[in-house]
Amino acid sequence: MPRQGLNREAVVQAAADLIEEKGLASFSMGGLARRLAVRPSSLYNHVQSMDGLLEGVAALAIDRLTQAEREACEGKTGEAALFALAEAYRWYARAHPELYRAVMHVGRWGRPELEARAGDIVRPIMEVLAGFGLDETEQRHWQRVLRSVMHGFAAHEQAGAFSHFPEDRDESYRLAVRCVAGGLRRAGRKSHEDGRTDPV
Amino acid sequence: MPRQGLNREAVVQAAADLIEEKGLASFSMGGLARRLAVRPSSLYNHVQSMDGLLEGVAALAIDRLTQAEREACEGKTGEAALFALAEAYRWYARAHPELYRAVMHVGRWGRPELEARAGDIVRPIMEVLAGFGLDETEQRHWQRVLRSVMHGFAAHEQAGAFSHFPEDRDESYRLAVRCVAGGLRRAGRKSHEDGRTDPV
DNA sequence: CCTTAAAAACGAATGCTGTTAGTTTTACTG
DNA sequence: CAGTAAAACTAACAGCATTCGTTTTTAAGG
Repeated sequence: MPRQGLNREAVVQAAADLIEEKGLASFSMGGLARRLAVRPSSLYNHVQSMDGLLEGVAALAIDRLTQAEREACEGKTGEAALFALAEAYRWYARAHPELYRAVMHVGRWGRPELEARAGDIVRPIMEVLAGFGLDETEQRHWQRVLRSVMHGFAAHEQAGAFSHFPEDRDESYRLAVRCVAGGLRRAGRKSHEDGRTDPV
Repeated sequence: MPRQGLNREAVVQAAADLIEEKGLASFSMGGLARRLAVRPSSLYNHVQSMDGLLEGVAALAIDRLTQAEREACEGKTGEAALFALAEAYRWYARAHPELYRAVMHVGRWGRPELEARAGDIVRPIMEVLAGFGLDETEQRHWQRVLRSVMHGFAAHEQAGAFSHFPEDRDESYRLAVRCVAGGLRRAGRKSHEDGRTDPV
């Protein structure tokens, strides 16, 4: 029984690969152990439990998703940045459906590791929204709106729930993002007017 | 072993109750059998498999959700109907989180029973959107937008993903629905103008 | 180079899980 | 009352996550 040179990072990485290949639903410690040429019990030297492992996978997926978002927005501002962010989000969810599924699958209530990543999820979005001239509170509300639209669309699309009608889904998504962009533009104008202390 | 008078409907109903109580994640055939005072294998006289059972639970949950939507919209049109629908949707997702979870959990690809319910989900939404003066294609796109917003918000809220900031979630939701309402209003106006064959 | 101790793999076992097959009991129909 | 179909049963299987105690391997210190 030669050592496999495993550590937590390698196990999480292998789990992510396996999930991406075979799907989150059929993931098991036994299957992962088989792939790593190790007995299932050996995995517990590197990981506290299956839930803990999936937590790590979710964190990894969040990292990649947010990086894709940041790269897409690089050098852009305003609506261009908004559309780039939204496109990157949907692209990731479609390119890595099972990994994206893992992100939303693990509840965030009281999991320290994921609680920390919450900031990573929010940050690129808040940076994009910063270009619309809203105050902090409004930005936080709109951040929720945008995340709702992006995840809601991705989830429905993945579940096959948008196949009832033949209309092009790309166009539906653009329409949704345009809708948010319009709302943001108007909110920004309004916020700017209200901010004037001495209107002409 | 006296007969329990079980049938598919009773089993599905009991499964829904159990899921609502203990959560979808911890649901099991053994647990359901225990509640029904029956051996696990006996359930297979009424249900093809656990997946088939969960499919039935999802169908049941869809029925209740759409009924809540219809009741909320009764007698309303336009934006009033839109807000009522959106409120009813979120209310149901919060009042029956585990049942709502079951709806989105089962993939819809090639499941006849749920494919049939897809129409039930879409219908009340399309009726509400009918009041905005869009053509059929636009209505189908906006239906996807609205469903994305509603589910995306419900899913994030349920996962605890909107707790990062203290801002009131009710207000975020109203903002999101207002955003869709504004988009719909403008799309309706535009559609009406385009429809004129002889503009003044 | 040898010793020591920690880390990592292991085998075995526990109590779950969904599901199938074959058998027995129940309830209805002629 | 006899026969039949449905519904319950028992037993079994393979797989699951996880824990315990043991054995092996590696790395560090003297």
